[in-house]
Amino acid sequence: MTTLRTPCGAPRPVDVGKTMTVYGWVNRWRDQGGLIFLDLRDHSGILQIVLNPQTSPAAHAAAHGVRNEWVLRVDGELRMRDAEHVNTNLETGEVELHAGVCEVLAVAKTPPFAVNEDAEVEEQLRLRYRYLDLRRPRLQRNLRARARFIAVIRTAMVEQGFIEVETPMMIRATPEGARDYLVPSRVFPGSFYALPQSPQLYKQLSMVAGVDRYFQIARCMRDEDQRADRQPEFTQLDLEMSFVDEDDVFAAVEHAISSAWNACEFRGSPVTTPFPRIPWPEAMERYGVDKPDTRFGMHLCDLTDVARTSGFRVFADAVASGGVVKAIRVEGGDDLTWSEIEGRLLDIARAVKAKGLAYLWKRADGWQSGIAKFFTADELEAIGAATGAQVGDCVLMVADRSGIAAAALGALRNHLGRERKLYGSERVDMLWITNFPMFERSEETGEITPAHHPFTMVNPDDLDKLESDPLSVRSRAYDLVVNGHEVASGSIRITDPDVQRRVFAAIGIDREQARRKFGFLLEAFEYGAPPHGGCAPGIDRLVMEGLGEENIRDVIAFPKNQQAQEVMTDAPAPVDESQLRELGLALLPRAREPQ
RNA sequence: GGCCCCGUGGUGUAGCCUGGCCUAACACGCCACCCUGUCAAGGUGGAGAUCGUCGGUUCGAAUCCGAUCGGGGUCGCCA
Repeated sequence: MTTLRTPCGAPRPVDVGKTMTVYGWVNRWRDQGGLIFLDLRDHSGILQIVLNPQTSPAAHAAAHGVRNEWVLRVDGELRMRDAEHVNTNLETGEVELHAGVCEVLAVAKTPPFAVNEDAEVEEQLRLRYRYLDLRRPRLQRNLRARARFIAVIRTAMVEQGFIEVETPMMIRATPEGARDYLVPSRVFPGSFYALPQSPQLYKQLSMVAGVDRYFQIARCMRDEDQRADRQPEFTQLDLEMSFVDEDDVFAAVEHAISSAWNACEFRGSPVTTPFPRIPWPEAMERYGVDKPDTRFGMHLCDLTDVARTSGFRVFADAVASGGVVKAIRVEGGDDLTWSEIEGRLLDIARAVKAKGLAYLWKRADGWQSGIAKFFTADELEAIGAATGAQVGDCVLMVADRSGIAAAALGALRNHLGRERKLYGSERVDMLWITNFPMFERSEETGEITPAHHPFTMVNPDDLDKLESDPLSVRSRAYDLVVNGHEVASGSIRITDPDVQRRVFAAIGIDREQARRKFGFLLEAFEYGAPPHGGCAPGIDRLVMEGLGEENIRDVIAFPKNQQAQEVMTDAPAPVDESQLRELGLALLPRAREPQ
């Protein structure tokens, strides 16, 4: 069958006169009573088939009654179209296949939505009939782009001396991090495997094993709530390297990603290396977030000094209680209305716990807004100078704890940048964020937790502060950011068992707990561990960014919905009582109730 | 768990704010017939939605109110 097959998108004028066989789906049909025209589609493109009742009555008869999405085999002779009948919208538009034989291989019901175009359809329906959605042009493109992206990455990794190592999918549950998906053991009732949140520990152990350069296109599973860029299972280019520092990891990742990005002609390509690096403190200072979108300016400014002594109580009090006042200047923000600011923009600020949002318009006749009267002329002057505001601009200000003020303005900045179209859709900014802090304090519990993970190497200059002032300790962790989205994170790892124990101690894991949870790793490090580090770029997010897709589900063949259900097969689903019994499991009464 | 948005023939929308003219409109699709150069084919005719569900207000509800279900976005969460 395949040896004689010609892809629908292949025929060209040079093939005219050839006899060929094409297979595909009916994209459109035009039955003129006499002549019938069929547009036949496969993965490669679309070819017009002509059925003539005079010259091929049997084929014509077979094609009569054919409908969209029917599957056909057509034998025929390729002919040139007359000049006036050329269709410039088709790659094959200069030729057409005159059918000698037309065989219906499969009929199709009228699909629940149009397969031959990319019209918007409710996502629930698309997911339920995913095989039809995938047949449509956009997801076909995405599927193929993703495959190519991965193929080029794999080649680039191998060329750089990495070897692909497969790590287990059923592993020991780790207490830290995201919620695990669990797999019950039949042999050991009451014991469970976990699906990997990442192959982190195995790839580090592979370094101890002398692999030197490990990589894997690895599936990772995390049982957390979904987002537009998060799926319960996702794919990472997981990599780890021995005897390296940050520069080596960056170079390897940059080569792999830029090669694949450019080969796929993703937006903004060709991207060039090296990617810029921004230290974490600078990102927070200038952008308010640890994943800055650098495609536009609107940097955060600090007004704390002006606010401290101002007559505006909200500001002065905030500073007096240890807070800060930060601002962004919205160029041409004169068109922002009071109700927009108090509505949508305030909602954005409040979403990250900011208490309020202050604003001043700079107009030709001076500063305007309800709060302008609380400031002296000098103070307004100072605000203008600090923000660089010009006539026609608007200044948005948040007074709060440092982290909240930065987060609120960072969120507003992202929102305004997108809404006011401050960058072109083809622009791509890839950059590294470096110098992350080693720890952060949990908002809820007040406990100190690792900012990245507990195997991240401490910046050697800060080693002596590990016990005395852990929150000031910097790590050797880094993130890769594309257009304001985190697409990778990694670090140089701890390989000194003593440092590892001190880090565990800082986050409240004592020797005994460490031995119990990560004893195998600590033990491994006692047998000659090479210094190593790595990174794990998210394939789904990179492809998403490259294609300009706004949802991760559109770059995954069979994704899950926000409730982590796969609606086509209806997973998850209850299992037989006998299966549970075999695993030594019983459901709590609450779980038995109909959902 | 919080907040926001959406739910009207097969698909996508309009109508909803300001209840009655809605016996629910439009486009695409679907069905039948006509048509020998169409390609977003064209022409003629036709079928198809009690407006997510339940309850309330009203003489009267797609429209107002409440609850609930489903979907999406987001905060929390994601070492």
